[in-house]
Amino acid sequence: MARLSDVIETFIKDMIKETGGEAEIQRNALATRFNCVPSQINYVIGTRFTTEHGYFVESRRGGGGHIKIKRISVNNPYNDFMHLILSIGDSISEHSAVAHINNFVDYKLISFRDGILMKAAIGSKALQYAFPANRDRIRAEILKNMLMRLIV
Amino acid sequence: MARLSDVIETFIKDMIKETGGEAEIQRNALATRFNCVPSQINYVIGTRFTTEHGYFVESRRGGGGHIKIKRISVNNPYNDFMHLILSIGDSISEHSAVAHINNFVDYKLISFRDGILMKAAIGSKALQYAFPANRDRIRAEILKNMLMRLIV
DNA sequence: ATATAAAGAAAGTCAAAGATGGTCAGATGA
DNA sequence: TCATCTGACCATCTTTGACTTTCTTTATAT
Repeated sequence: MARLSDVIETFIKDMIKETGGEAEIQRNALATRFNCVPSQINYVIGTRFTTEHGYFVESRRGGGGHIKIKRISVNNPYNDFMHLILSIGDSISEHSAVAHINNFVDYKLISFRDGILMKAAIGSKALQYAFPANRDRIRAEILKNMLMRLIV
Repeated sequence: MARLSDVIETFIKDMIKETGGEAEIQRNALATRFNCVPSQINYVIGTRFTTEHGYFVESRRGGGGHIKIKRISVNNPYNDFMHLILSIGDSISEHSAVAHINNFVDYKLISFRDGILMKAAIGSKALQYAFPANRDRIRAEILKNMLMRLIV
C-alpha cells in the first residue's frame, strides 16, 4: 500500500533536514537498503527533487561516486518571490503550480492556509468547466493574480 | 433486493463514521469485494458523495493509488457555512461573488486575507482567458472549491 | 617510474511492464 | 423514463531491468 517512492522521498527529506540543507547518498547503497533497483532512486529524485521542487542535484560516477541533493536557499525573499511569479509564464500545469505553491509555503513567502486556498483555486476540479485547451492558461492567470495581490 | 449502489454507499458511509470523517478506499479492491466493475465505484461516488451531499473527494492514480472521501464537518458552526457555500449555485457573476466574499469576511467566516485571495482568484482579470460563456460557471466552481477547502 | 590497458565501481538513461484510477456511451432493469 | 450497471478505452504514476557512461583502481609493458 505505502508507495516505496514516498518512503524513499521521506527518508531523503529527513536526511536533508538533519544535515541542515544537504544530503549525500550513494545510489546502490540506498537501493539495497530499500530493496529496490538502483534506478528507482533516480525515479524518486527525478520526480520529487527537481529544480521546480526547490532542489539542486549533483552527482559523480565511478569509485567513490555519490549523489548530493541540496535544498535551494532563498536569500532575498521579495526578489525571489517576484522572480518566481514572473517565471510562471502564460501557462502552467496543475502539477507545476502545486510545486510552486508548496515552495512559497516552504520558504514562508505565503502561509500554509494561503497555500491551501491557492491549490483549491487552481486545481483541476475548480477548472473542470474550462475547455481543456485553456486550462493551463487560465490557471497561470489565477495563480499570478493571487500571488500579486499578496505582495502589492 | 437492495441496489448494489446503495450497499456500496452504506459501506463507505460506515467507513467514514468509523474513522471519524474520512475513508480511504482502493477502487479495484472495493469493486472486487462487491463483485462489480470498477467504474461502478465512480458511479456511487459521483451520485452520492458530491459537494452537494457534503463530501469532498480526492484521488491518485498509479501504483499505491487510492480514493479519499472526506465528510465535511457537520455538527458545528460550519454547518451554516456549508449552506451558504451551496447557495452559490452553479454560476455566479463577479459582482455577486465579491458581495458573497465580503459578507463572509464581515461575518468572520473567513479572514480578510482569505477574502483578498478569493477575490483575486475569481476576478475578471484572472478569468480573462476563459470563454465569456463559461466564466460565471468557472468562477462559481473556483469559489466553492476555495471555500470547501476551509471546512474539510 | 611511466604510460597504458583492463577491470571494477559507481551513476545515468530509457523504455517496457505493472498498478491504479477516470471517462463515457450504451445496455439493462425497476 | 430514470437510475443503475457494464465494458472498452484512456490517463497517470510506479517499478523493473537491460544497456550506457564516467570515474577510479590495478595490472602490465617499456
